Amino acid sequence: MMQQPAAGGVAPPPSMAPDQSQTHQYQQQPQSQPWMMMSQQQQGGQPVPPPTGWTPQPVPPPTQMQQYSAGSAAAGSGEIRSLWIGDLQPWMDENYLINIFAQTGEVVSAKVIRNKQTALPEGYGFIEFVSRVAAERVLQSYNGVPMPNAEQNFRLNWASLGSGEKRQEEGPEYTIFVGDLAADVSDYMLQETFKAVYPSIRGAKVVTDRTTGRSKGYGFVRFGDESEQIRAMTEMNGMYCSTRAMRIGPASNKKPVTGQPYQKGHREALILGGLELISAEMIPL
DNA sequence: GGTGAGCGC
Repeated sequence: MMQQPAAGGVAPPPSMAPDQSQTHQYQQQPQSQPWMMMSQQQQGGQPVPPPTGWTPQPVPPPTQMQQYSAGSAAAGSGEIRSLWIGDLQPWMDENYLINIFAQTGEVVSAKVIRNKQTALPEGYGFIEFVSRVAAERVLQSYNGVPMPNAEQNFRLNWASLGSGEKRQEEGPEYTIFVGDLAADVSDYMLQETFKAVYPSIRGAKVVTDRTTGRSKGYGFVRFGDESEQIRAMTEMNGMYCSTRAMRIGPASNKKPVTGQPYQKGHREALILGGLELISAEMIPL
């Protein structure tokens, strides 16, 4: 559309931080490996004021990119080049996102979704890259690692819903619930804990409080193989992840057994003549 | 202690 985030420019610091703002030291994003921890002191158990000192580092000048609109799926090729990003704090704007990924040299645009009436951020956004491979690289390297200036991890995924091609693996998924997680356990850590033993692992997610970014102490691990799910429930129960023994149980399925997420729209067109017995929303896309 | 998840405002 029209957004033109000051590329390489300076993000106007959100000047709403009350008093503790000057104690924040400026920090930059990870240079090489994103999972270098950047601990930041803030936090007394309530909503943290936005850090005033997000310093956009000198980024490579916007080349030819950045004037495209953050469209959905790629125009010509049809390939998905955008990532969905969730768990955004209100102060994490387009500049913040752009500056993080600018170092890849492959980011096209970033967009934070805001409420139409209140103009408040909805907590998620989209980042478009020059190619699907570029997006995939970012997805692999950034997902689940700490975000700059925040005590939470990147939550990234393919921007796929409604765009046809979703990164659907193959077939159903089998999920377990993992409780008693230590506070420092990340998605990545959780996944790595299982990966060595259960090759069919599809992913792991630590549930966080979106307002604080902190772990709620439990999460989920998904497998492609049901037998591995079953095994994991007994074999991994009581095993340590970080500093604490995990407690594992069955997960109530968020998704249908097919592994397909619920869709917004129904597929009326799929109802063939005489088959109205089947409700449209029961048909997996 | 507990069962995520949010897709273009």
